[in-house]
Amino acid sequence: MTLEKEYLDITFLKENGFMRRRCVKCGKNFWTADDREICGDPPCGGYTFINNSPFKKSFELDEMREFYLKFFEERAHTRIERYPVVARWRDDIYLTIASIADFQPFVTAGIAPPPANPLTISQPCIRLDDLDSVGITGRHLTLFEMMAHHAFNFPGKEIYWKNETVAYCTELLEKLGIRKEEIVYKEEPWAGGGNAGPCLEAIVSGLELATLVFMNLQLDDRGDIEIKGERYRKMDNYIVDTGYGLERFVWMSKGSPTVYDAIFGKVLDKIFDSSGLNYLRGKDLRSIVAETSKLAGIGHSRDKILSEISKKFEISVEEVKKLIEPMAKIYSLADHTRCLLFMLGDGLVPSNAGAGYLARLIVRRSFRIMEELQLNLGLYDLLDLHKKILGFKFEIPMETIQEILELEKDRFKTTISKGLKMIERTIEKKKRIEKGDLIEFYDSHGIPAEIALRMAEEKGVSVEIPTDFYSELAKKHSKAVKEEKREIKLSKDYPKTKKLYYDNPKLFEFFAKVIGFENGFLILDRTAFYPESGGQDSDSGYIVANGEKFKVVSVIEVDGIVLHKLESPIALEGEIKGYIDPEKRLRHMRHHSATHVLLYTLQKLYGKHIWQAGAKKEFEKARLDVTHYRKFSDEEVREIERLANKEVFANKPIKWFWMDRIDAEKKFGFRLYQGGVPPGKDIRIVQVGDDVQACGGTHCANTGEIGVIKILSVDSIQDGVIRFEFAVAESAIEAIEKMESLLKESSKILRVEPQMLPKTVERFFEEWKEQKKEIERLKERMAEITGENLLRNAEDFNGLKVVVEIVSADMAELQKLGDYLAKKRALGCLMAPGEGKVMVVAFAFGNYDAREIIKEVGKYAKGSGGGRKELAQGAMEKLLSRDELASIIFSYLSRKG
RNA sequence: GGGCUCGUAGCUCAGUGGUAGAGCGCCGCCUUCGCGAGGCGGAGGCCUCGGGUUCAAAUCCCGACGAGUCCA
Repeated sequence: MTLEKEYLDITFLKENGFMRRRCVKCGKNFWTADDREICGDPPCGGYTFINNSPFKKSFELDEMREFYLKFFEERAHTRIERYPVVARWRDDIYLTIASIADFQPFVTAGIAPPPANPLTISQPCIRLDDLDSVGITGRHLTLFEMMAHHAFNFPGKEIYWKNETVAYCTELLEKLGIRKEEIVYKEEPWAGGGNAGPCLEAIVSGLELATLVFMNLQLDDRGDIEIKGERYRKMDNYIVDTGYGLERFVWMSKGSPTVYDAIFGKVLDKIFDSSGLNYLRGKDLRSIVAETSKLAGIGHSRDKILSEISKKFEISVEEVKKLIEPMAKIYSLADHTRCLLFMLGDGLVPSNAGAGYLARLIVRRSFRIMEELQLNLGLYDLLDLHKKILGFKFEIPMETIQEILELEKDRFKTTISKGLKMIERTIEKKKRIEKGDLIEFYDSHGIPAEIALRMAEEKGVSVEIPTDFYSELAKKHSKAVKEEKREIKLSKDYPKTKKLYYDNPKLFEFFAKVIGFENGFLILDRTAFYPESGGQDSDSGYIVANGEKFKVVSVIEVDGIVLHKLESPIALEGEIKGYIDPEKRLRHMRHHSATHVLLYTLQKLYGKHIWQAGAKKEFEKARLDVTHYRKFSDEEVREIERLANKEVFANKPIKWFWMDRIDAEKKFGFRLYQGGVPPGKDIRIVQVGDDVQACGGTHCANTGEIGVIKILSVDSIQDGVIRFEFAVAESAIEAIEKMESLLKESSKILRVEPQMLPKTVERFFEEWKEQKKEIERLKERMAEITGENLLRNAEDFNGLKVVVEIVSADMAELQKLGDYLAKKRALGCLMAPGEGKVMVVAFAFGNYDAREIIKEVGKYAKGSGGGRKELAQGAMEKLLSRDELASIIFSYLSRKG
């Protein structure tokens, strides 16, 4: 089955003179009220709006946004505030990529109700997929606002569907001055994020202004509809998912050469002013840029665009490049800085891994462009300017953003200067740079090929970036295959387990009924056993059935059903009584509440960019990973510890309650989801003092029960993520005792008071180093003395001094001895019995080779060795006598001649 | 989350199995009225840590810790 007929019941189109046509160029279906034969969507048509806007008037961003939202408000939609560009409520994407992403997965799946229905929103979205096209094509942006209206329809309760959606779109465009004959609705099946459905693209003057998606399918292997190679089936609910490109509307309303000229006016002014490139804003160049946008809009390659421009304006390709490339850089910078403002403003912390890397990527690209343009202003200045123009509010204060950018700049500088040195060394060593070097410079050391190139040229080494550079790079990264998580599948449907610990976390005994037994897991109708979740370890304890005791070793949860793993799996039946290990549970509870306190303290001290990046609560200690842009000093850690404990000593109440998801989000914001997003319409809220989070864990009744928080260690686990390990109450005492005994043990060994340890250890270390050197000197001296003696007893072989002896010495002494004898132009071999083996050193001079001598001795004494010509060392199994050794060497010498 | 690179003197780094090195910096002497430069000499190393292979490991293998970087 296909989606073909899904478009036929849109009666609005037919009633308003739209007819379905098949594009003679691309063969796709589209609807038009005109008599055109081609769809007009690139590559079937080009932009016709540049310097020729079909709009009645021109709009700025805020005017257009307001116009749109008001239009839908007047048509019974509720206006919703934008969501952050960092998609904290999603675990499958880092950034908000579309307005519908705000409502996935729970609203679209029908689990949670939408915040309003129908609704309208202008959602800033970030897409980095086409990063390389930004600035060049005239239309690509890393951040754009997706204006949208959404309607969530459920069986028996329809808000509106296809007809109304197309009618709204048509009316909106007409209100802006666009005649309906100018609108093309192109059919294009849409799929993404596990959903799919028919879709109409609204195209005006060759530019796609809006996408109207009718989401009514979901991924299903057994589904009967195939789209882009995947199978889907119909959903019960169906959703109107529209996306109107705010920036494109403004662009078209102005008819400017590029979208950047339309929306970044003042920022571009500033960049031009400080780059000395103002001449690029002349009339001639503007028409060249406009032509570039048009050509890029049709989908031409970069080379093709350059040659076309060169032909049309009668200037060389080189000349075209010289004009267009700096323009592209300026446009990109204007775009990147706006994207950064949203990323950092919404609390993303730059990092070398994870979501933060996306911020660093944009930061570094921006720095590079600024360097290439030789701008005399800071990155922060541009972000600040964007902020003033936009008038948006951000969670993170500009001072923090400025600090982050300063740190990033330092880091970038270090990376580049280290890289340059490395390139210099490579050139010095190899006198050239190969493809493999370029790849390693970039992939392992962050030096872009262009910079390596420039550097090499300065050194007089010519290098070319191989054409397959980026594909080679991609190859290196393409092998990772993800392992599927093994999930426990239950054979039957069970009712969700009633969780007794939610109401009373100090319930340690309970009665329940056995309702199933699978794979060694016992399933009950209700339980007080806490399953491992939210970073809190599971409970243990035992279950008594028919007077027999069964140990519970671990507890997990699958789809709301709690599974109890028994030590000796036996299928129990009937009524049972459960006993929770109270010690373990209490420790988990205290660690969990303390985690909330610590996180709250950090946010209070440092700001909203501090976000939980992971947590674990165990028996002995707890762990909290948070995002922060620099390391904490020892003093800061002490301050954090002090303040966190203040919260403990204040003995503030801890409360938990259930709340409607949407209401909770409205009241507390997304910072609720520090520990992840729980499913369901209602979510459990835990309030620890002034901290509020969505949390399913067990908690103390008040902060006082935490007792005391002792921070054990603070490490950076990656750039931008700091890990705190801490212990609480009795586990804190244990941790302190442990440290104390380490101190006591150490001071006992050194026989000093613990407070004298640092001084004493330092003294010992210094003395140890001194003595090591002294021993070295003495061994040297001893070798000389022993060597002199041995020389006196040397045998003579045709005028050669031959020294053979069994001595007592270690390897280092033997070597020094051998070295001395070789220098004195003696030849021979020394043996010294050691632990389990016999150490041997051979020495020679002139044309004789010590390595040959030691091999020769090895034949008789069972061993091997090697080294330099003058000195060889090795080990043997057998200790020979002095005479045996001498005869081996003599016979070797006579063979040598 | 995955890949790659790197941990050696205070700093920047050589050293790919056989006696731990260079440049800069530091200290002393010579030279100078003094400084700088230059010359001569010297101090300064748990070669990140823990295992393994080997007669022998800074060097090869495994692991931990730390730093950097790219990709998703």
